[in-house]
Amino acid sequence: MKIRPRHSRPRYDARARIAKALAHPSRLMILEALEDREVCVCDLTDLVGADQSTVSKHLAVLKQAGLVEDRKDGVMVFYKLKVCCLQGFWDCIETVLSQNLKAQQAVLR
Amino acid sequence: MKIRPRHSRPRYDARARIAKALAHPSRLMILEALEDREVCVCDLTDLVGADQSTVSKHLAVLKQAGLVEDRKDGVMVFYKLKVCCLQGFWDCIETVLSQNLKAQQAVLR
DNA sequence: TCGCTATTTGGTGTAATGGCCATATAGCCA
DNA sequence: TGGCTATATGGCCATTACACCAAATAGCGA
Repeated sequence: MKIRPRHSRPRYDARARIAKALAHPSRLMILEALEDREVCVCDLTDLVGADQSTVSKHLAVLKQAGLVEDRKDGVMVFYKLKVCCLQGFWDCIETVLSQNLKAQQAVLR
Repeated sequence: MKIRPRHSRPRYDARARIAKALAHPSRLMILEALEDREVCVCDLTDLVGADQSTVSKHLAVLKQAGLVEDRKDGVMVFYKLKVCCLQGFWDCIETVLSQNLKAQQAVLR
């Protein structure tokens, strides 16, 4: 049966660009940390435990995707969430993970 | 200020694995098509417009992530969604996109 | 101004991703 | 069985992603 895409190709590309920004453990960790409050790069670097330049690049990815925004304060830069819709994303991911876990346990039995 | 990760490193890795599976335009297109009904590989191949082997590999990625499952029927293989939590994901992505659009329009003005 | 700190940017090596082609596998039917 | 169709897999190549180091940039305080 012939299936038509619901949206245009560029639309899927745009969606994928956002999804890609969400697809790295360090970036997930960062986003979660920004859930409560804005945080400076130095603290995020400690949190992630990677090179500071690496973290800076992850932040650039998140910013480029429109997920976070930054604010300079003197020498320091603070990042905060720009969107408030991430809960749906977390819920989705966690649901999949727990379902996968359940499936795996079923296999073992 | 010292920030503690809320979860373990492997937990973030696991989350990122799921997110990665969602981070490709063809796979997003496929997931959306599977929203309503199960679909065979041949129809998905038409839909995506890539080589059949390419689509097969995308499906393997989705399956590996636990997002879809397959059912053989004779020569054909039908895929369907294994999770029902994707709406939260779509909403999140679309919210970000529309917000980005709004921001862009504000710049032009 | 000088030096110190916070951050970003550029360079480079390496690994992962994704595309297609060719091939393997498997069911179905004559 | 032989041939056709549907799907998966292996190989290869080009591109992208990501890690670290080194260097550039910028604010601040002595």
